[in-house]
Amino acid sequence: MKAINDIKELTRGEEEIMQILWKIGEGSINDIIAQMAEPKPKYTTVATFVKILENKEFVEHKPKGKGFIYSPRVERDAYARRNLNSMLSAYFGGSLSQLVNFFTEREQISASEMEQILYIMQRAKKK
Amino acid sequence: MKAINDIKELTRGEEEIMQILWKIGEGSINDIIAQMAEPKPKYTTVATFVKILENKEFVEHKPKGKGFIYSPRVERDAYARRNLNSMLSAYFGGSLSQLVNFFTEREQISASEMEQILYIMQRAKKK
DNA sequence: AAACTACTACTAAAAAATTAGTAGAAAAAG
DNA sequence: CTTTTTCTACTAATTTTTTAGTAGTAGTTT
Repeated sequence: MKAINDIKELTRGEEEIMQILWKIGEGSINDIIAQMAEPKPKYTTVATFVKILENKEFVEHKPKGKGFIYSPRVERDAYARRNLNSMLSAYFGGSLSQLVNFFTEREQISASEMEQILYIMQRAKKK
Repeated sequence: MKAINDIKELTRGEEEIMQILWKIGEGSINDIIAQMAEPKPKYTTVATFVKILENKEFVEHKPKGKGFIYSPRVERDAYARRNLNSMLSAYFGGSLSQLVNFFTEREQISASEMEQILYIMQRAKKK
């Protein structure tokens, strides 16, 4: 198993591919391209990114028909946590309450969203 | 005033400089270098980044003694919000409660932090 | 004031990230 | 069974990002 600190950083282009794989679960190069906005990149461009992601151990492949089918090896959550933790420390001194405060002060939060969060917090508190 | 959507993206190197300026408020090129870890980059390297940041309208300068003193033109919060919003939509379908849930499930949250968040939420709810 | 130092502007080189071409193999079509 | 299409591996070109050199200027030191 991969420790969270072993998870490498991704460039913007690499991350775009990963987001698609996380979304669709698995797919061929063409499946990935199908998810991308116009103007679509060339097949080989996407294939190169996928190869890089395999080297970084974010993606693996298995044979399917003539070619391969690719899938994530790193969970989206693990990568999200890595990024959130670095944002949390860069912008909020590592404090989740400051982050929440930031949102409640600056963004509109719906009443139901608010209830949700309160519910989650209360449930977590009981543990 | 700068609309939030006008805020450009920063590269990793540019952001490193901005984080320092946000931290120290304002400073000379040497003040910035003083904040950086070993191995320190060359003076001209940092000066180049600051120049790029001025072009991107993230930084401004005023004369001070022989040279200049640089300071942020974009608030850290504005940039943080921009990034958080994109993470929120990429990883949590835009839902703050899902983000909070993510943290309460996966990370250790201290009791006092928890109280803090509850307090913030309750206060926000009253509005 | 001549030599030295500290700073910025401009330029350029190096490295990293992105995009894509070509060759070859294997499957599909005719 | 030849032609066409589809796919991957390998290579290469382009663009962006990062790093830094050089020249010029203005202050500092002796």
